Amino acid sequence: MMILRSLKIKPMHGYALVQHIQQTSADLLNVEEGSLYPALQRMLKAGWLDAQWQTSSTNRRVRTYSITAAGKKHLVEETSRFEAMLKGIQLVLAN
Amino acid sequence: MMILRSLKIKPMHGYALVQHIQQTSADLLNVEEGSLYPALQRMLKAGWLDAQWQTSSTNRRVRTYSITAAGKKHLVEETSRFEAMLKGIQLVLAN
DNA sequence: AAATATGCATAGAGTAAATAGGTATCAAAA
DNA sequence: TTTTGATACCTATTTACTCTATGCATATTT
Repeated sequence: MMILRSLKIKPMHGYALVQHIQQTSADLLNVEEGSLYPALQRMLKAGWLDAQWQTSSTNRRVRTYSITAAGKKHLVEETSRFEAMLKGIQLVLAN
Repeated sequence: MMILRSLKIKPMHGYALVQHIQQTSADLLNVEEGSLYPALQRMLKAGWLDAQWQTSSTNRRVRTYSITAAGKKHLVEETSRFEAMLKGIQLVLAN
């Protein structure tokens, strides 16, 4: 969900995603590369992402991921599922 | 976290926990027994819970779980970790 | 020249959830 | 009266994911 949301802002490569999530979360979240890359593979396979090998501004080979239409649809669904679950959790915890 | 929070209200047996979480979450959450009972075993082993076999008002053998002091401590820690993570997620999603 | 940061990725271990069973008692309905 | 539904316990297997550890390569800074 966070990967899709991040890529909706703009396409990014893996390492940039790690930085982006860490920064926007005010250092509260840390995505390990060992979790991220397998997740990106799964999401490519699911059709939620596209990937293009490119050459970065620093002259380095990078793999840039973009969100697809199916990915945007999935993000909406996933977010609403997440919010429902969260509401449930908060009801139980607040009780 | 939800199990500990529920048992902090009052000791309950497994089946009652399922009902309680379903009801307080306004049917948003459903805890499968196949997830609950193994979780209760793990939590007993961790020392967060106590269990006593009892006879219910309906004359049935039930295993009643209570939260321990260590369980209460863990609940506080776990809740604060959860809230930090949630804040991080929301920052990323709101971005 | 060496260390640090950037960038890709996989292998293996560990953990947990979901699925799918299995047992037994009790009350109510068919 | 039998059988269905609710109550109550639990485990085994599969599936899935995360974390740790590791490997490679290039660019930049010290």
